[in-house]
Amino acid sequence: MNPTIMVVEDEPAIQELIQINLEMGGYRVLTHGSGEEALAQIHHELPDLALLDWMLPGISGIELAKKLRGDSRTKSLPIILLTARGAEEDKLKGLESGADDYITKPFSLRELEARIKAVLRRRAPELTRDVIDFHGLKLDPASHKVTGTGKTLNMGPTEFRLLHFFMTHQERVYSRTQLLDFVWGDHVFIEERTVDVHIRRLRAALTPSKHQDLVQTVRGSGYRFAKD
Amino acid sequence: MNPTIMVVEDEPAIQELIQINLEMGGYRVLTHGSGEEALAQIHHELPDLALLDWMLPGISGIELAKKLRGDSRTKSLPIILLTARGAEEDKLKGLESGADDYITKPFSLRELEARIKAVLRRRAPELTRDVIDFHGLKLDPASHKVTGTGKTLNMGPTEFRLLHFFMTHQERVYSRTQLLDFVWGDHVFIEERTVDVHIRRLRAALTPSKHQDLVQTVRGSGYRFAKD
DNA sequence: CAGGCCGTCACGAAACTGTCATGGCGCTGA
DNA sequence: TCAGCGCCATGACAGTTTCGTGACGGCCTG
Repeated sequence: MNPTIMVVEDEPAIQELIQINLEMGGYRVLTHGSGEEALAQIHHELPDLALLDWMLPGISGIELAKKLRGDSRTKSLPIILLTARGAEEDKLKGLESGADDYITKPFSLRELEARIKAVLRRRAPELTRDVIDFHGLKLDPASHKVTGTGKTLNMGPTEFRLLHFFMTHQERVYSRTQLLDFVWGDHVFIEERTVDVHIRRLRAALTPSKHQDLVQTVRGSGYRFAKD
Repeated sequence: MNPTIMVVEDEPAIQELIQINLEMGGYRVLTHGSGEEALAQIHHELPDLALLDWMLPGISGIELAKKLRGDSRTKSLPIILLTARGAEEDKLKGLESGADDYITKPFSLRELEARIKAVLRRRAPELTRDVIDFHGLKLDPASHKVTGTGKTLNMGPTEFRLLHFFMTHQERVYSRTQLLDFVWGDHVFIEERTVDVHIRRLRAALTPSKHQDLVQTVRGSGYRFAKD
């Protein structure tokens, strides 16, 4: 259950180079030679990050990026663009694109991996598939289980997502509106106070292992997941 | 309590892209498709920073920036311009119009966030989310926590805002009226003496870690946050 | 149809806020 | 030096806001 990265690159040598390297880094890699192919694939399965070459036959990387940004299903998909240095750089100017980051060729594989890691951490830290452990409270995204000091803790799906979000975004206050956006999804029409109820249910679920105090109320601001 | 950023951009895809990303970064975002719309909004509520597209239907970003600089109410509003052009003369025009910074498209979201942070730090230090440390007294705006020499210090929302203001404006005397303006907000109808009470509550909150003397009375003038 | 989950509501508890009265303290001028 | 004055600290208090909690009906699934 490692993060899936979609690589769109027409030159086979570079494609393979990137693929092998990312797979060694523990990522799952889907490679495509053209934008059309990539779009078809995305309908089938949504990757966690897209790595697009700027120069592609058919749909260019920029166009592909804009297409992805336009679709509500892929609008928050992290995108990294591979661009060539020099003349192409000027062409890029004046074009609007929603890439999260750019990498100019030639690039080192170490740089590539560092940027991927950074973008993933910034855009979707909850995608990390590792077990999260915080003061004895463990959450396993893969098996969808939560344990506290050995005990299995039961909770509903919403509470699980809420806890998952909190554990990947610790030590920071989130307003009820933000929590609705991030945990329930964008623009859902739900009462803000409903968050309170799920906070209570989450606390109740954490009580058997005495972890309920990790979910803290910040009066006038929202909630926070932190130790003391 | 998070910084509010007004985004004026006519292309929906970019608008949404920026909005989503800034919201994930913890900002509150108000989006507008035209300068006229934005001006109307500003009469209603003053944002903490304006992000203006250069090319807009109707009033252009530059004109809007000049207008904002002209009005005393918005004179000190930090402005960042989004421009698609790379020519030097446009950079000059942009800076002449009073913008604090400009970003040329295409830009990475990382760059956008970095610039916003930089501008805020320069123009409105109390809005940045960096941890502030002053002689062992630490205030973390992101987690909304205050600790003194390790100890967690509890205080009400108003005291937190007051301390936040003091820590970002050290070594300077502020009158009660000024404090009301900056901490409580413009146009509040509150007794000046009320400030005294909150000063006392703040001192009480800082006492467990012996930091209460940082809040000093300047007889006849107001209060000051400083070391001895 | 039962059970689990979800969103909403209403009520009470708790925290916070602004104001006031009182008393202490420092400054000033005789 | 000391009285008087003005400014500030303090404690109390009531009104308001915010939050926690229990309950309930609806929905979906098995």
